[in-house]
Amino acid sequence: MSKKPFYITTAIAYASKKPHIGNTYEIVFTDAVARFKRMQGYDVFMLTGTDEHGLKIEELAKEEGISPKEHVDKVADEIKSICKLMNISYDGFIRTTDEQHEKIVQKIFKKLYDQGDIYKSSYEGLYCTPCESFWTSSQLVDGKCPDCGREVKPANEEAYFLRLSKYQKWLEDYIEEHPDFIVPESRKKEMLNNFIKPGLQDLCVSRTTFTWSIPVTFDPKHVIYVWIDALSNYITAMGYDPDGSSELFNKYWPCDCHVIGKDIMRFHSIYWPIMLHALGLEIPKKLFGHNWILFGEDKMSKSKGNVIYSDDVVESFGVDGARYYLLSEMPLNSDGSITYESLIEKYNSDLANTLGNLVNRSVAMAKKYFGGEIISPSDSEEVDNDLMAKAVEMPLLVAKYMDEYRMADTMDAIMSLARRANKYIDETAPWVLAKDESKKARLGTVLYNLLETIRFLGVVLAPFMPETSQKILDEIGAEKRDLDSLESFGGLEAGKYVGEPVPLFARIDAEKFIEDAKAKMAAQAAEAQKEETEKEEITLAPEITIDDFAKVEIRVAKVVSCEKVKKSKKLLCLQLDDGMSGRQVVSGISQYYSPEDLIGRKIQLIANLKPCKLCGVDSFGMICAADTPDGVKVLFVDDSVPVGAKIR
RNA sequence: CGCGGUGUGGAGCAGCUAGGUAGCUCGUCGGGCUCAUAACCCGAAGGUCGUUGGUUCAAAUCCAGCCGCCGCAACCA
Repeated sequence: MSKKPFYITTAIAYASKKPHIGNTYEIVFTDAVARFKRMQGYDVFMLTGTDEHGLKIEELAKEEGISPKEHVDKVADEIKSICKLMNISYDGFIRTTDEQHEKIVQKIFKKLYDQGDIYKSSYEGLYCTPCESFWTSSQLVDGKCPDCGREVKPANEEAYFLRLSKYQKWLEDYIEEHPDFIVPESRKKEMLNNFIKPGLQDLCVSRTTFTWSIPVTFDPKHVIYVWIDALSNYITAMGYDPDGSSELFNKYWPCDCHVIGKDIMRFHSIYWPIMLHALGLEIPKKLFGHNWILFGEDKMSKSKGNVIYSDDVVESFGVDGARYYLLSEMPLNSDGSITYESLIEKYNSDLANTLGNLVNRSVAMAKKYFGGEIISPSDSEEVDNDLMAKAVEMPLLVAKYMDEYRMADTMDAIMSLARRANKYIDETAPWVLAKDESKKARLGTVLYNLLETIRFLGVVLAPFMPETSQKILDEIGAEKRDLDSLESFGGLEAGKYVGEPVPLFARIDAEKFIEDAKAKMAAQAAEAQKEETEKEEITLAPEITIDDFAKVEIRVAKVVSCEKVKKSKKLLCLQLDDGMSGRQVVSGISQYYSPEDLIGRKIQLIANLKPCKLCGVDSFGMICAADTPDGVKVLFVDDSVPVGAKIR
């Protein structure tokens, strides 16, 4: 009987910068699933890798004075070393610069073009070079790129498009008919309601504005833009070829699960199935969209100084401490949050006190009372039976939760057994039995049950905390380490000897640690800010003449009243006294100002701007405000300046 | 009336699909034990399950409205 294949992937990491602990979560999660499936007897292939093309990388390399290839080699090595650090058991590591990948992507592109799913057209819009993005004028912020705030320039680019519209109905039906395809459910609804049902726009899949990507074979001034290149990794890595795929591919495709961040769900649930469908391939069975790990309430960002890197966590808590935290702390339906406080609490309480101490005290007793020998158990009592039942039940629970990708519940199921075992020690009080020579057999039985329960823990922990699992099993001298050996209680061999009791997890002094961590974070923030200011290059917009400037009419106006625009987070609606008949202006400053802050104050008004509608509200003009690192600051005018005065 | 999620003792969460004594971890307080990593075990305090109404013998659970928070979308003149 051949083993059932199971193919699972992470998203490929963009090879631009060092990943933080949140990025690491995805790969640890995937690794845990992969290891568990292997243990269950599946023939598992786990794929991860790096996404190495694009303008950003081209530019980063330029800054560093190295070639793009040198840059991505460096980052790919870094990511591989993090995988090693986190004990990731991947079977394949794809880089989108792999020759094989590039060749097949070109073939895919050609095939889609030949069958009419990709067509040539042109793209008009405003282009932001650093972001590689086109924007419509309505998307701009203060006339600048909404992502980075830099200048955009009009561009009309010849480009290739993927015909998504053609497959819209098919995709909608497919998603509706496969309720388990997109997980969690809330993401599925998001995709369906926000993107698919309103109508799919054809997707631009080529660029001519940079070169660091895969060239289009039949039109060399174009390179293939991100999605066809990146998404294809899941099939090129396995040996897909339009002209005949490898055995490996045929064995593992369709993929059992793509583990991805919620931010790229859109691409995986829309573009990817359509691409595959157009290629005549099967659709992956599941897309698992995980949430973010926030630092407390905030997103991690370098400038806030709250980035936590995996190597720092590993240094303090060990690989398995880090893995355990990531796996146990992430809720299914909302973002998780990492804080040093909870990290330490979880570590001390679950790993040091409950699990580590359990193993330690049990082994110590076996040592002390029987010279380390594992005694064959005799008659069992009521307490024993309860412990045994809980032990045998635990792997079944774990399997059930893992089927549903309920990782936190899985961890809890394991810890519950450890807690039960600690309780068992109190119930049986081995130190009392030890004082009575006639209870020697009973004492041996109790210790056997305890060590056997620990074997259950050790075996099941293997996919989640591989090092700890091995340490535990070595320490109790367990031979049987497979899941099958947990079908019934009693797999531990009597007559063998346990090892020396060594603490598995050293407790961490919370107060001291947090003090250090805070200092470290402050330093990090300071450094990031310093870098930021150093980097800040002021690039001027193209020169204009005084006549050009004269076209802009800036006048002083007074805010008469002001209220929030309903259903918008960002907009305030201002009624202004402009020295004329008064006017209404809508401004995107709601996050920075409340209406009371503005009423009665004088501001600068761009008075001759073309009117427009924002969120359905008419706006006649714009008020002047400055962009600062702390947000937007309105430029108020001294009260002595009369309303209507012209500014120049 | 854009779409969706969520609101449960001090903190973090489960329970809601298939209504019927409100559960887990951490924290607090009291007790016990001494094999062990100032650990472990037991007990207690603490919740009108966001709010209002409805269905029902019975609602955290089903239905409707409202409020708060979050995500996606829209939006940033």
